[in-house]
Amino acid sequence: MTLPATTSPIPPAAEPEWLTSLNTAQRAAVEATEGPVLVLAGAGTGKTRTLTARLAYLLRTGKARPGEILAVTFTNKAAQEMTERVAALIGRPVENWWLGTFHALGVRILRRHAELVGLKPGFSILDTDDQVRLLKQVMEAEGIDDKKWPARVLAAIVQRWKDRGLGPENINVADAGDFAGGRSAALYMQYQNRLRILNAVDFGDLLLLCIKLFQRHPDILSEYQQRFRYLLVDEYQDTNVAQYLWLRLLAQNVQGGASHICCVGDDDQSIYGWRGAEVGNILRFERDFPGATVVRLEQNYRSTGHILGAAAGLISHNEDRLGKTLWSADALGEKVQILALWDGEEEARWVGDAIETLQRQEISLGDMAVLVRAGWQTREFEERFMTLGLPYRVIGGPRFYERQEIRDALAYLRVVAQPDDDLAFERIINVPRRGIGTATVQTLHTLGRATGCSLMTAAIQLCTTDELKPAARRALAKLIADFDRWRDLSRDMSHVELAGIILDESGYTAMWQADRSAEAPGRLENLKELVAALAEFENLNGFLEHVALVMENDGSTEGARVSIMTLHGAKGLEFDTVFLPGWEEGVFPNPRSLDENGAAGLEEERRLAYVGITRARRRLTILSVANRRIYGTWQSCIPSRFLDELPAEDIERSGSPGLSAGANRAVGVLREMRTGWQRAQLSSSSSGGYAPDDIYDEIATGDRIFHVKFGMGTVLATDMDRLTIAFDAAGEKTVVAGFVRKA
DNA sequence: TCGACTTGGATTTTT
DNA sequence: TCCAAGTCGA
Repeated sequence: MTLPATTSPIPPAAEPEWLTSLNTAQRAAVEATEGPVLVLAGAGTGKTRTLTARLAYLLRTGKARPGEILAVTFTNKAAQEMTERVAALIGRPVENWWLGTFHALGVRILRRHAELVGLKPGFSILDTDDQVRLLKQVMEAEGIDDKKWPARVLAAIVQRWKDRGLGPENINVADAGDFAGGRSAALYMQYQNRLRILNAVDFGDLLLLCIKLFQRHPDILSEYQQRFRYLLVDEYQDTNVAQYLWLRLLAQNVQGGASHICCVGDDDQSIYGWRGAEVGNILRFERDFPGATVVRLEQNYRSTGHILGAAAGLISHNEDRLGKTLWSADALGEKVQILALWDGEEEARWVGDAIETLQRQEISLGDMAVLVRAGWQTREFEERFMTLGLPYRVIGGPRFYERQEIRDALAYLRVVAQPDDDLAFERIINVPRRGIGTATVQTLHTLGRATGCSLMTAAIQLCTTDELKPAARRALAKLIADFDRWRDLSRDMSHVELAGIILDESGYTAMWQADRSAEAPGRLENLKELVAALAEFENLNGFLEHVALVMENDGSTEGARVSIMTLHGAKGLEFDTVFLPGWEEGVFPNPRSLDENGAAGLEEERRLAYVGITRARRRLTILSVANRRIYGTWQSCIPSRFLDELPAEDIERSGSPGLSAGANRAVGVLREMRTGWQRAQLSSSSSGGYAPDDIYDEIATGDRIFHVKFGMGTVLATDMDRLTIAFDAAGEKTVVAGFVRKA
């Protein structure tokens, strides 16, 4: 049906730089446009570059018009990056193509055919928080004790079912598990009914309902199959069953064969099994799509030889692999430094000092990262870096649109846009406090459930009767009148202006202005930012949909900072210098992962370690400690088994054998352990000062100093490591010298 | 209805 | 240890 791709349709002389600069494998991946293609792209092998070149190639050669390409990514960030890079390659923005996340594309399809799956066109999209609250209500109605059976657990169960493409009617007894005495499937059914009434969907539905739509309406499916002649899927190793089914349906050629689908991924970087991803999808690709072309990208452009060797040695311990051999034309570089320290505090101190040393070499903080297994591990580093005055940022904290004040403000906007949005209405019905308590809300619920109407409708009715106490009724009537007024205003006022008015008149802004807590000013800032973000959209509905789908991180990044984040969060990123702390049994591999998934769990943890190692371009330090405080109790730790799996020729171990005997402590040991690249840098450093123990000596009476908590001050007296200081703002205090820096 | 206190639980996270 | 959610008294 299409021309065989024998030669490049672009005359060799006219080939653009983005094509000629590719290596052989990359170029093969770009030019294999016909039939199913699997691109196995190892870490640092130029995957994004190849992928964008492939898209540009399809457009440039005229094989596909923008509207005939379906390109799927996992994150909005990836989608955005790809859009921008393709535009840069072909020299103009690409319009009207289908590039986005599974969910964004799912919505786009569902909006066109909403009625066919029982929705009204303006359906809203619930996030996790709304989901849990809705499930809680369902459970309450069914009389299930939510202390014994938490709603969030049920939310996770339902999510998993949806990941596997299972609707409530597909859950059999064996799948149901023992949640709420085996009633989970019934609850799932109830939940879906409630969603239907609310004209809402959750994230899982975006795919599940698409699949249903395709299965029930072959005519619609075939319309999309014909439209999308070229499919491209990024991070294929992370797809779950629902996503797989969705893709399979779309990738079925009208003639019965597979269309031109290209999946890109790396089985060695599959780290999302716990959230439903099926490595099996990528391992099975050649069976799913017979006659598939497989291209391996194995030349690594990122890391030096020893780092690559360490990564390769480690991952070779996994059994379930398609197998790739990464190689690099680059020099061997520094060996990977393996370091054993006394405890977590020392670990943080060591990393902080090492970073300062590098900083003195004029290496940018933006090129350094600390990657940890779990969120709680970031704290020690944050505290230490704060003490040192080292600029850092923690990636993966609470995201902008998940913050309380933002969700509250959004709830107001949602009720204006959709008065029947019960979850939003309930969220702000008494925020700020206006005397509408749980008793009143209970009454609204009862009426709503009895008459099948929304909370807002129930509220309007109850205001005309005597069921509520006069105070509550008055407050409720005022709120309803407010919303009516705002809705009227929304017709001729800009949504940006309206948002300002709502936040003012509702008393929401005032609530935070009156709040004396430390976070309050930040929250007010965030609210301003929200209103500003609103301006970038045509109307309120456009904005609300964006928010539901794009829970993007607040990307303010002034100045270079050290990044602290989880290994999961680091996927796809790279840094010159990487620190991997906490490589101990009991921390990494994560014991729970082993408990729950056994050998498969261990392999996934190992892949996570692999991801961590391959983030580093030039310098990598892996640390373990002998003692760590976990949930408040001290535990003796032994080094992670992964350390033993690193090839000896690629690593350099330092650390004191005396550690386990508990003989040496802190500073003395620290000095011994300065090795490798660090020592090299120390000797070449003119400022030379790597000596954590020095900081105590330098401060004398009369010095001007800075303290993290109390700010600027003058030293009045010193007594060993205790200083008495007259702070400019906080008055006279005695503090520990470790928290003080010379101004 | 609201604030102070207790209690239990605690990976990884995107959409 | 630390945080969020739930209980209790005013």
